[in-house]
Amino acid sequence: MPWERQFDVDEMLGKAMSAFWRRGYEATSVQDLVDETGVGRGSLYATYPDKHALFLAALRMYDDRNRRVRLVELERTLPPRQAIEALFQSFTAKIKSGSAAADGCFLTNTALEMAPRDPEAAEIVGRAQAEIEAFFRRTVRRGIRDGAFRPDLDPDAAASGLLASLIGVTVLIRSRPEPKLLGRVVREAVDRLG
Amino acid sequence: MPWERQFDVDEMLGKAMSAFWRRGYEATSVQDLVDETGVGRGSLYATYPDKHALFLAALRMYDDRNRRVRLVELERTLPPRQAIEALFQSFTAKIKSGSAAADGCFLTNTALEMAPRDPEAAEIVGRAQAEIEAFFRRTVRRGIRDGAFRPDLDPDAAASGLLASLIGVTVLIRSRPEPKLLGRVVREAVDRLG
DNA sequence: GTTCGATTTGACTGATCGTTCCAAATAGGT
DNA sequence: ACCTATTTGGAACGATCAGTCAAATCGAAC
Repeated sequence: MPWERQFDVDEMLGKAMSAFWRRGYEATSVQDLVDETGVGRGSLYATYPDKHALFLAALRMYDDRNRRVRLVELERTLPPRQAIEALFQSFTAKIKSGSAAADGCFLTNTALEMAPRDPEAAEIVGRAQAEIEAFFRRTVRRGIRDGAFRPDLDPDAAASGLLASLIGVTVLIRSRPEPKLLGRVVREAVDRLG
Repeated sequence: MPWERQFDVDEMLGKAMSAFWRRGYEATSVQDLVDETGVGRGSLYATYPDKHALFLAALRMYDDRNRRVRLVELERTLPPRQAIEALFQSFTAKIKSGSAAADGCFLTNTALEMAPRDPEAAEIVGRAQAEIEAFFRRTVRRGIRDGAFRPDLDPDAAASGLLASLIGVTVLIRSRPEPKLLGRVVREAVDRLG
């Protein structure tokens, strides 16, 4: 076997992920991907059969490297209230007043652009949302158990509500990146846990 | 003036609105618009200078015909709790179990796809979101005043929180159109008002 | 009934799309 | 140093993109 692959697949995929994350699927051309990854057309198509497969791989990478790892880490290291608050703040923290719109959440972006017409993307997004909801449910239960949250809280309802609020934050980040608004939303979401 | 315009501009714009609403800006080609509006290419370009201007006109039509009149009507005819609940349900009501993903909210869809790179779209979306927030704020105040809501509610925080929840609902509708989930989110949002 | 002129139509443009293909470049095994 | 399997980047493909335009169309005016 002479000559191994010259580029790191994960590194290339990470750059493709950033491109799709920022601009979405339709607005990102293969030429954009070539320019931004530094990997030639032929090599891209030798690694993934087409643009759509590359997109799904990038989405899976985001889901695995950002969403899943983040949830595991928060749940493992922080008490309930701080874990939930930190998840929200992981999106809002880097927004400065007057800064340009951030990229928000690749999964939320994909939920709107692709999910209705792409079953594979919808599956990844739907499962990720369900796992975030489950994270909220477990964490709310834990908070009730150790007295941090109101004892009359319904964990299922609270978890669904927090999921919707979190998604709302990831949309607002893109359309109205105002620290005061985002801070108010985060505080309200956490405060209603008691 | 010989020969008046053969098509109704509002009717054409309404069909264009549906197309952009369902598929977004990038995924809707001018050919799609010709096919779905029944209006020829030349006539489209005789009415609007380009695809982008047509998109903005469709977005403004949605904002004026759906969002604005809905808010006015709800605020005028319903008591606070019912007004807020009805706004949420105006999105979730038509979702049946197992039905295909709905179109959600054209403004939310645009917030993610266009706002970060289109100042004109961002302006329309941002103002609409601010007016929804103001509707929530006024309605929460009204509910506190006549005893329907908890008196210790902070109207600003509650309004921002409800906006985020509503946006979350319009995203979930597209990615996980499950009546039980959506119903839980709506109930949780309204219940936290007291 | 003929003329007038705004509107409609659909063929056409150059650019760009995703994808294919291939000749040149490369480096490990011999 | 020479193979040779593999990668590489860019040329080239047909399709489709947004946008243009001249010829056809039809109601109104005379």
